[in-house]
Amino acid sequence: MAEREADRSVSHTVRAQLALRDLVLSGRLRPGERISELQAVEITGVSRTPVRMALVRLEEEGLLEAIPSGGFMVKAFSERDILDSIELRGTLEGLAARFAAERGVSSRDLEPLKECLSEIDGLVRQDPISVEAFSSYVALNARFHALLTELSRSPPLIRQIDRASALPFASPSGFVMAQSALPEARQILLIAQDHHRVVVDAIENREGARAEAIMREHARLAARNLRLALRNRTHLDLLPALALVTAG
Amino acid sequence: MAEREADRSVSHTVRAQLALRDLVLSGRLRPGERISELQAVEITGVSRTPVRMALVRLEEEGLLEAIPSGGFMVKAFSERDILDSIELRGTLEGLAARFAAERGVSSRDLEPLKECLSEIDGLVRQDPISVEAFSSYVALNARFHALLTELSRSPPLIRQIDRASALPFASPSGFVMAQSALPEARQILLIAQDHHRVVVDAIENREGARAEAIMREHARLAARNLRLALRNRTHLDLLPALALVTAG
DNA sequence: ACATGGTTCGATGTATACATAGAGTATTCG
DNA sequence: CGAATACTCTATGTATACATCGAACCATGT
Repeated sequence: MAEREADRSVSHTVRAQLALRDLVLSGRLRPGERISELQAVEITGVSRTPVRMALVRLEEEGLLEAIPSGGFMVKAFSERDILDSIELRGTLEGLAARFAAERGVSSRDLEPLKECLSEIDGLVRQDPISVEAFSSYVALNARFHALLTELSRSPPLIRQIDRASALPFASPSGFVMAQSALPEARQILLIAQDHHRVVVDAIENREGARAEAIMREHARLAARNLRLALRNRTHLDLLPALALVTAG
Repeated sequence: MAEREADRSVSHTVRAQLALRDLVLSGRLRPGERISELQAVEITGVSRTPVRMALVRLEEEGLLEAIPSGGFMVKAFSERDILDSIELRGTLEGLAARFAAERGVSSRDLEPLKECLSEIDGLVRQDPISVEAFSSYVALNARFHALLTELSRSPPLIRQIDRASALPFASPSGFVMAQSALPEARQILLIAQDHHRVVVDAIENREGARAEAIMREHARLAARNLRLALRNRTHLDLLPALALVTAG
């Protein structure tokens, strides 16, 4: 009921987009599998027009691939694709950090960043870290990265970072939950948090090169997490989207 | 007539997209101006459905901006936006060059790059450089950059570079024609060609950091060209798209 | 004169009917 | 028995009719 009410507030297009994205990311569709409009109509309950819009938007998001003869299929990713997407995201965030450092930010702008840092500190203090704390970390980490990106004050760059982070693999918090089951979990989070602290310090002192370098390295933590998760396949259920990863 | 024939081979959606893009880039629409679907229908001659698709695609291209209440308007760019877009493109091409260098490329892969270099050499040898030569340079330069991007062998990165270069401002050859009227023109082209040569050399010798740095610096030539073009507004007619640039 | 309300117009969002192209299958001929 | 061709069926591409939301403008009341 409440769901129907909430649904009515957003357009059919958005509803279809969310439903189809969840469907793809749940791994219930195999990579390369065609997703027909009629099929999508049945799933989402809206007509072909908004379904079509949703499919186009999911293609630009990178989750679907256009079939030359028409229509869309679920995109397949190699491990290398994902590692490259992470390096790409790190490079863009590095550029954002450098812009912030070079252009200077007011202490007022840095305040929410530092608040984020403190809150994360509170989470990683516990040992071992609870599953709830991991969830909170994911949210706070996403917030930190979003705030950092904003500091660049560059709409074109912010736009590109958003697009690069749209794929759940490439997003800053993509593999945090997957690592929650690993023994090294807390260690990795402590290192990540140190990166956060260093980049704020670098921006504050207008050290552009340092800010850029640390964000690049920071993204490589996600790459390490990915490799750990793929080697240690016991907790893959935490990341159903990895079903889209093929041998490649 | 021949145009009608050619038009029939592509979908109405693509036709509308091309027509509307030209319209926006010609500067006949002011930044911030709403572009209604019915208006677009009259211009393109196709019905609302493909027009709608074309508008969505032009939004992702970055030429249009969605209006919260629905519909699209022509996007406005500040000079800073364009400079940032160029820096962004340079950063991504730098990453592609580094990937190519680190991962290694066969001499067979480098062959078309070197051929491109030779052809450009032939063009910049003349002094002064003819307008036709500038046109040829634009084509060859685009080809060189495309080949270089491909060398990264990273589909996610190639995809992002294509998207970042979609805006004519940010594209590698965006300001070449604008500089054709400047006295420094030949000098700039010689420097650009030296960059091309250096990046190929760096990739060949697997010098990742050098390849990355030179591509970043290479993009800054475009930034210099932009500043020259904006200061020296006499030949702005060569780049009608600059009408989209607002004071900002 | 200004603010507030209502009404009207026009815009986009949505659904659906129709055209068409392509893929798959069955049938026929060599 | 295999291959080629024709046919059918289903998919997307397109056009259009209808619903709905928002904005602008006018009128009215304070």
